[in-house]
Amino acid sequence: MLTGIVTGTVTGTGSGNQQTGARVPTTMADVARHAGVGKTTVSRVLNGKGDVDAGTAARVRLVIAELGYVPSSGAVGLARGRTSTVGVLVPSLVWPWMGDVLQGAVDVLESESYGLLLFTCNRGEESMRRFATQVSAKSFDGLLVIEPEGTLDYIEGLHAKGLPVVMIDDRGHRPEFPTVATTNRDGAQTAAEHLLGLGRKRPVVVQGPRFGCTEERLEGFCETYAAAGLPIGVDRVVDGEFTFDGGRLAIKGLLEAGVEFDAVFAHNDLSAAGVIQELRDSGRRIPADVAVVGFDDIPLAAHTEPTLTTVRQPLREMGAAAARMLLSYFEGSPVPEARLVIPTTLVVRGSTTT
Amino acid sequence: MLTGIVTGTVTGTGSGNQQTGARVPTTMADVARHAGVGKTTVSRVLNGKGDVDAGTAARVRLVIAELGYVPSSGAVGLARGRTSTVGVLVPSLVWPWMGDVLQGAVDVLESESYGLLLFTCNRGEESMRRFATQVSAKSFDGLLVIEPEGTLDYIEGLHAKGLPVVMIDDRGHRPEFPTVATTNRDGAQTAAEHLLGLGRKRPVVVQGPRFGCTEERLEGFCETYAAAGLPIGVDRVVDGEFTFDGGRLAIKGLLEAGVEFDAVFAHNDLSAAGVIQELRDSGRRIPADVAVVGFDDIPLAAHTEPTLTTVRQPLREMGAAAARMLLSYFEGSPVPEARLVIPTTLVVRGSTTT
DNA sequence: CGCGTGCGAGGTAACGTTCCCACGGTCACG
DNA sequence: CGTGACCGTGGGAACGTTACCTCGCACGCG
Repeated sequence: MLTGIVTGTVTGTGSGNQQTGARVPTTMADVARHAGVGKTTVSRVLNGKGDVDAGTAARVRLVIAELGYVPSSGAVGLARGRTSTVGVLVPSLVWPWMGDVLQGAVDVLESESYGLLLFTCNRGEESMRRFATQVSAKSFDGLLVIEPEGTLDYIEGLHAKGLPVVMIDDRGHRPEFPTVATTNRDGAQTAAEHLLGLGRKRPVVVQGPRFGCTEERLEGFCETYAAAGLPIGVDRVVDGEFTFDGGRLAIKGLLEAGVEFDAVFAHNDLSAAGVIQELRDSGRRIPADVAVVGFDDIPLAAHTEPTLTTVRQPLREMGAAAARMLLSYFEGSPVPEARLVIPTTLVVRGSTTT
Repeated sequence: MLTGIVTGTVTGTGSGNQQTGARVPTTMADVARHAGVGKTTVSRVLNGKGDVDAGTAARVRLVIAELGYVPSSGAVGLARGRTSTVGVLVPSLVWPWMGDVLQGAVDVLESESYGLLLFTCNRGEESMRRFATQVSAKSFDGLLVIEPEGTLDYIEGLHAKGLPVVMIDDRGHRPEFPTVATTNRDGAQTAAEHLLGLGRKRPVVVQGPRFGCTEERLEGFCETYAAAGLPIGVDRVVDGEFTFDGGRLAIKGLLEAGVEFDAVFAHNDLSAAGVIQELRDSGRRIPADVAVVGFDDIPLAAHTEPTLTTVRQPLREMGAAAARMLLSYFEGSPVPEARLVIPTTLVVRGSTTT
């Protein structure tokens, strides 16, 4: 009882705490000594493996509690060969929907006692190099990747080398490793059906950058209209760059070109908000003259004027599902489904109905 | 050269890679053997400590490069006693401004080769218990805390026990450990001066929950008006709960109570957006009849109708500054400033001027 | 010529776990 | 009564680093 114990329980009920400034953490050896057993037994009690006498186990547990002992994660990781930590690689944290995905993932990971090591690759080469170092340093057991802009090749290499990887929202179908995606095509189809049901026969599409998901959204939307006998000409598909101003300029261009339309399907909410803004500035009434549907359902969608009908992406669920896939991956299960698709839902608001 | 090397450089130029499925990582011993030196020398080359012959060092570096060797972070952490990782504890990731703060922190941490371990405490007791375990497990060297709702006492305990802690945006001044904050009082004062300059003499305030920052904003605003000979009565301060609907209801209540006003200062942008919505629904023109000023400058602020004049919080800078403080803390510098304040700036938009 | 000094470098003990193996003891069975 | 199985347990070797101590050697100085 001479060493000052500093690690305590959350409520601070541990009795072994000393007020010494220096941190002298309790080790397994301390526990073993106090309990009068070998460290192997302590380890067994902690991990529930092997047969330990009930009485001995109880005594050890008591000592652990009163010393406030917690195994050093570093040492455990070293000895066990895995870290109980997963890496998450994101392009940027400031995107409006990133927090949701992350929250979904962190919910699952924390409930399974996994840590979450966060990496960004927004500074290109430089940040990827740092990241590469970390992965080689084996500081995490698996990787969650969210929309890796141009780093997919490298990630694929990692996966080929044996690192468990799960990707969220791949922009260009890569079946090489497990993926969680959403129903881009079906979501767009739902949007089209909604607009068709409202009698809108002359839609335009404000699309995003030509990645996989945008392609799917475009196809789903156009095919549905085509199936209804209303094919959409290429002149009615314009680029909104996924930004507010992009959406705005896209509509401005259409108006100036004299294109007539009674509905707009924007590939994300931000550009949809720009669309709404430009339409209103030009004197169009929404939804009376033009109905607008977005994609994503970011918080902004509920606060535009009028509020935005949009295809909701189950972001948080996607993050959670990806985390679960990764964890089950660890347990040796050979990837139940290579591609998990979580359905979108249409959220109807004021931009299409009154 | 018998062991299959799997860890490679980012560009995959390493020559030692084998396609074996099993991961047999390169260790320092491998490097030492290939270079014909002891592992101590390899360690010295890696860390640049001690005197190593230039030729030997070059040879070792060459072997490291061609083997694609990267030290195991776990082992380094164990041996060195620190993990080169900082923990970040946030209440929730879905708050609109959380991503910005996090991005600021991650920018600094990654550039200093620190990892970032993310924790949330949104499930109260349960998540705090998990978090407590992690901190006791010494899985990180220091902690960044963002607005700990009710967990401040516990955090304070950790700090008292020697864990370096830096807090961001404390809601109730606690000078016990370093803090990064923003100029809530000055920001509110700027807002007041702006409105006074526009000739608005009868403002109301839609405040947030009664935390430190809200108090400051209220004081800064009211004092400025009082100093101009226009004291604000308590009946002109209502609660907006920091939410869209809260702001909306707050204004609704004022209108129904017959309170007359020509300006609104909302304590965050979300409630300001609700204020705008309700004012427009009630037929008021903004800013002609009522000018509105928010606080935060979240992305939404640029897209309300009209766009929202607001007090911009330097979120990303705050995250970055907090990370820098924590790192300098590690280097032994005894906390240069216990409280770093980063100034807000007023962003003037359409809700106050045309 | 002898001895101290300093540089370069290696051996080895930590760091705090887990895991394999071995070792006493008790019990059932032949 | 002897022997194998089995249960509970402990010792020690990993795991891959860092850090302390030591040691050989060449050199300069007295």
